[in-house]
Amino acid sequence: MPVITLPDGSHRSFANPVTVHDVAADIGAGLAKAALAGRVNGTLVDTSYEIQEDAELAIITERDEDGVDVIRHSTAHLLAMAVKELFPGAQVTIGPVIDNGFYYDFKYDRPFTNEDLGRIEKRMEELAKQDIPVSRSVLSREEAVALFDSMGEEYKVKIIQDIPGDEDLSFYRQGDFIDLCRGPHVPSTGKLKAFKLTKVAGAYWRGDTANEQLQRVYGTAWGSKKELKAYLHRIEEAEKRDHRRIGKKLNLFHMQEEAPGMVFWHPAGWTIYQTIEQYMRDILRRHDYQEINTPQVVSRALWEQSGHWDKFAEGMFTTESEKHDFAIKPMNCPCHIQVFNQGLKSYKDLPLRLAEFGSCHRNEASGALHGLMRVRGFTQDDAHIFCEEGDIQKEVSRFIDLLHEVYADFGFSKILYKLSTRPENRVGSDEVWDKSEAALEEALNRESVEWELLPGEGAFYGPKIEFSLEDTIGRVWQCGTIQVDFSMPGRLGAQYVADNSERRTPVMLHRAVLGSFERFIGILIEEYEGAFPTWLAPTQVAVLNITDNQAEYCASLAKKLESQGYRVNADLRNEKIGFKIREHTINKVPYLVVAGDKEVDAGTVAVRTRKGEDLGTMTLEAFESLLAKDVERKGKIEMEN
RNA sequence: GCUCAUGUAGCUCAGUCGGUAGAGCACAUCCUUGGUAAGGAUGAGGUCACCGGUUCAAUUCCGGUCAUGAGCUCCA
Repeated sequence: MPVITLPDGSHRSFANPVTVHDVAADIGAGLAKAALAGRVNGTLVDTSYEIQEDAELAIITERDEDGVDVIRHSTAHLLAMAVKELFPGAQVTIGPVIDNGFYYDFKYDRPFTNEDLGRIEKRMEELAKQDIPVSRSVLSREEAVALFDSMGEEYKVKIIQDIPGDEDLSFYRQGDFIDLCRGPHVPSTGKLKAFKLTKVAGAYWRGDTANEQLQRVYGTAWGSKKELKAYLHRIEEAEKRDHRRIGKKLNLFHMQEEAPGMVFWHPAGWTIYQTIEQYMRDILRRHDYQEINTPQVVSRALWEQSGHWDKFAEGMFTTESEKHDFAIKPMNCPCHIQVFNQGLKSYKDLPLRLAEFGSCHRNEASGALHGLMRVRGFTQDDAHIFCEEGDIQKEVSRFIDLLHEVYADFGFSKILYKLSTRPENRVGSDEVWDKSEAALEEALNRESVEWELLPGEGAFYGPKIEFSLEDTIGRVWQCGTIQVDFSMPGRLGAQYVADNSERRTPVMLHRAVLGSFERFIGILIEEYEGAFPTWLAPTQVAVLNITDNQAEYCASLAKKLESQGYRVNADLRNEKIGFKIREHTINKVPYLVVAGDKEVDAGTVAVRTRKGEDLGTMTLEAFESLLAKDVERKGKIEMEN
């Protein structure tokens, strides 16, 4: 006599055990039709799951996040079914749900083409329309191995052999297709109405490059056609923001094959870069850092001492001079310790905060390179804080404050925090780890922010916090980090004299706010879609004359603004005003200042923004004060008064 | 680094089933002096990524290299 408690707190009693579907039908025919799965006492189950005893039950539909995941998972099965029909030689492997969709890896003797993709998708649509029932069954391990052996599915056999012995092996069958799967799945293929295959790519069996390559088919699936359409639209929007496209269009930078993974900054892009660097310099000064600069090419001996030569030799660019090996620095910390080591330090010198806009090079795998986001030559806004153990929490708190200030100035209001703690392989005593993990946690809690714990994800030399930004279209970028390091200062002989005149090894905190300038600017280009806030815009004001008559007036306006420190382009070309407006608007110049005979006579300017707003006619002084306010605001999100 | 795809004018892209190529925009010159998102005419511009092979002939077919893109792997 199960009593079912629904999410709204209401109860329903049944005389006999009931399935999730029965309960849904008892509530209403519409719900029965919409039911994709159920959550019984917190566990997701199929609609065919039979409830024997009193239980809490939620009916899962396409409106639940879990429901969409079930749809995605079932769509992956539908994909596998279609592939097995069209390409009987293909073997199935795994087909998990991912963000916004799913994929399925197949073993096949050739890569799938885009034409294949179209055929597969068409077949999937047909199979969905047939509304084939999906049924679950449980098999013993021996039966399962025998079944997949007989089907020639070697990978499934391997998967089964890896599942711990005490678990049930559940199988889902739809038509002739059967797959090993934990489930749950939709009750029939007709529930799958909004999906699209997006791409094919290679992937390795179990993600290991040593293993054979599989054919991975990616797809997206949603609860409704409308959501699918919205998703495809979002993808298009993201493509429009692509920093490589915009960088080319706005003439910010370029890359070329003679220097793969390295950036050629053009005047406009370098203006942005320099504005950010000078801004960061000012922030560092106000937060008691000292800027230094260290060599790019450093002897192998130092990298051996630091341990990098052993671990990352492949990733370093090396060079040779007079039979000595050198490496172009992949990071700044060993050099910063060299600066620390010059002259005997006292505890009174700590915390010592050494910052560098450090140019680093790493020989990233060619396939990993991606515009500004993943490069081989980059500059970090790097700093190392040398302090005593007891200072960690305070220094981390100070750093988080600095980081908040910077991110707010760029207009990022949503920040995600992750604390990574001790991994299995590590240096340092548990006592020291306890203390520093607690210090990081305390620092996060003092900020009253929500943070995520990643146990075991810390570096071998210490725990860390990672800071990620969420951009306007919901993508997350990890930028900032602060990492405790118990290892390197000792390895490289850093010491200070403590208050009891004992020599001690300082703790070092590695930290960065932006990460690399290259990547951060890439993120900004996409965030602003090329329309940089005025303080960063390469050209802040375009001054346009209507006819040659106003050329002199416009040139003098431009000169006045330039003398105030603004970046101005006087466009005195013999073109129609509409043409010039269009061009500067497309180039995302924040302010267009137009002067015709009327403005010359009145000594005023007509101001228009790149958004097409007409700010009217005003004196140059009025425009300057408007401009000053806008620059002052930086990228902060405008507050409505 | 691996798999697949791509590489044609400054940019975006057509095209050549093997006979050395075309558009739009941009650029140059001239005309036009026009009040808020494209005025007109004329012109210049390409070793078809690079290196080999097949062929009477290769930008086109084949092989290799490099770069780019997607994904995988990696990310101190």
